[in-house]
Amino acid sequence: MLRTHTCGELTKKEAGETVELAGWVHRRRDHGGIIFIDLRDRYGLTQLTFDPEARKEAWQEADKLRAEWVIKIKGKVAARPAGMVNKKLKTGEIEVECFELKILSESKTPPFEIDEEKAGEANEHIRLKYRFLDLRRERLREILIKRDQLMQYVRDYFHERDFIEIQTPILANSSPEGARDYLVPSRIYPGKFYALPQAPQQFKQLLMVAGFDKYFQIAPCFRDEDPRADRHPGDFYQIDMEMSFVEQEDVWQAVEPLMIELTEKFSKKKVLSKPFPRVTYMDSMNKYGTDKPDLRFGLEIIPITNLVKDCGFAVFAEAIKSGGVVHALKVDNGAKFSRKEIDELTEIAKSKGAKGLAYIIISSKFKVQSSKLFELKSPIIKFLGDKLADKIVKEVGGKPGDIIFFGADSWRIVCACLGAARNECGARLGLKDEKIAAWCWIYDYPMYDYSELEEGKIDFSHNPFSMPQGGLKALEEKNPLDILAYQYDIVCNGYEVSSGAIRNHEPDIMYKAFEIAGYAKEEVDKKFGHMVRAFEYGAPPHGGAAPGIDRIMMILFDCESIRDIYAFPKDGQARDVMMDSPSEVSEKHLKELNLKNLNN
RNA sequence: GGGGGUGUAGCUCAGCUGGUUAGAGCGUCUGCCUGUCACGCAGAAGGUCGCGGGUUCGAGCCCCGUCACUCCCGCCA
Repeated sequence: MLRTHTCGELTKKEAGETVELAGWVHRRRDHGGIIFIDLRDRYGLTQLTFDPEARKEAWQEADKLRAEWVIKIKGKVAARPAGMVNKKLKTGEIEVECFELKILSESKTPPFEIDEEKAGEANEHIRLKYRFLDLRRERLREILIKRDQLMQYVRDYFHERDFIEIQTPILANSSPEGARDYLVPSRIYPGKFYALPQAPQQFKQLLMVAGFDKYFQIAPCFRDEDPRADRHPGDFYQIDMEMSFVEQEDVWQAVEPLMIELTEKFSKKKVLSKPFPRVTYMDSMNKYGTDKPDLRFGLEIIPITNLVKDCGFAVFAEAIKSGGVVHALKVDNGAKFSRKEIDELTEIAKSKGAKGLAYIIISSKFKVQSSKLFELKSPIIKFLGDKLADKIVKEVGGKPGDIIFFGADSWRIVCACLGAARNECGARLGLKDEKIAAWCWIYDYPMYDYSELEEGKIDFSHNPFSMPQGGLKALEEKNPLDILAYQYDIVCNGYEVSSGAIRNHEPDIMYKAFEIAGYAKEEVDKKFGHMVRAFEYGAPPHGGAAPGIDRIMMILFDCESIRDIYAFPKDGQARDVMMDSPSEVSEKHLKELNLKNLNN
């Protein structure tokens, strides 16, 4: 061993001992005589001193040191003189008086400073290119250490409850989850491809059929979609779990305590409500405009379609006449938004498909002479009329100082644009309390929805393997759009953390469910034959969930980017700028894989 | 696939209405300094203003093109 201790462990107790340390030169403070070196390793910082009078040779060597050089020293632990204890350091009550110094490795001047504040400022591209340097930072190092602890906690949690972790294949088949697959060409079977699994969904269900009634896995998932701040491109990890002989409630009881414990053990956030609030999909869409609501704040959306259906404002009337709705978003204390802010909110609504964002400001000053309670300011009052405007204010519970936004369009667009506006208002009004984790369940998802690609076509709204509520009977008798699925999500602070479902384990119901979505029996057999076949041999009722462990950590550790919680993340364009991947491969390689013609 | 923003020293950024030799902080290097801990002090080096073209007496600044970086939407649980 090149060291007797780490840089994070020496205290007054070791004073007088001779120790050996090794690590990186974090900082050098040369006083002409005495030289101070902050030596850094994974465990912390220890101050070294080199005294020219005590040890000339070591001091001369120390004079050469520069940032990020790797050294090994031998010295004596000394309690720091009174008044010179550094309370910011774990090892701040001691220093090591060095009498030997060996330079193990020199370093070029780093492209950015390995310093919490300064490295954080540097351009992310250059930090990703030198990720091995950025990881020397305390913050990123701590995240990786916490990540390890959190994963261990998850494993212990499930093991204590009789779950077993089973690894499923990485080379699998193209799956119906909806995202684009990563394909891997087969060398042995020209023209055929493996796909990297978007989730171990099918494997875990087959494990249920095999009798492993409680399964979990911290599973890599692969989806070829464009990155976002909260979506890592390529690979990400789920706490994939599945149970047999359970109903929806049982899965919830198995997962909810884990989310609470992780929050309380790994963050300083307070779980807003225990047990988690349960919100149906429809309620969530109507009240929050999204199925991943941020419940740290209220600002609920209120439907006013009936109130305004015969009004003189053409935008409202027309929207309703063509089958749409009008919803209102009352924002407490929103009257203080500037014209510019309202314009920005309008732009956000427009990006979600709205044509505009009508509003009424309830001025905080009373109109003394008038019979009316408040003064309303709005470009649309002249169309609505004072009476109706007052009625709307009353309906949504508006008070002086509030602003009311309106969405008038198809239900879907109204939800999307007011949901986005709600979210932005919450942020602007400082309602997103970082100390709170507002977890909730969203459930009763519709089984089907209109396809977004093909007019009038019906498609699965979620994962096709969910059990429809009401079973075969519902599929046969109900309007498909009215059928709900045993499908649920876990949401925290506006992020979707998990989806899950009670699965469809009956072949008859599966064929029927697929038939409604336009799949012929032959097609189902071809794509999901292995699933149907398995279910024909005694399938237990089963269900599960798959919380995204990366998202959870991002929320709990307050990371702005999901990249922060990976050791070696891809960048915003799905590249690894350090390894320069993806990259070209040799002609020979392509030939072997029968992909040669693609290179022409 | 679409939209916005940015590009000036190793890093972060300033640079006014187009006007002489393009600046600051940090870092780097040199010298001084024995108690600092983001040490201090003095000095120095470091620039194809992303690239190409245009307008102009004159372009870091204006125009066109292009490339790169970045965020958002579409897409995606």
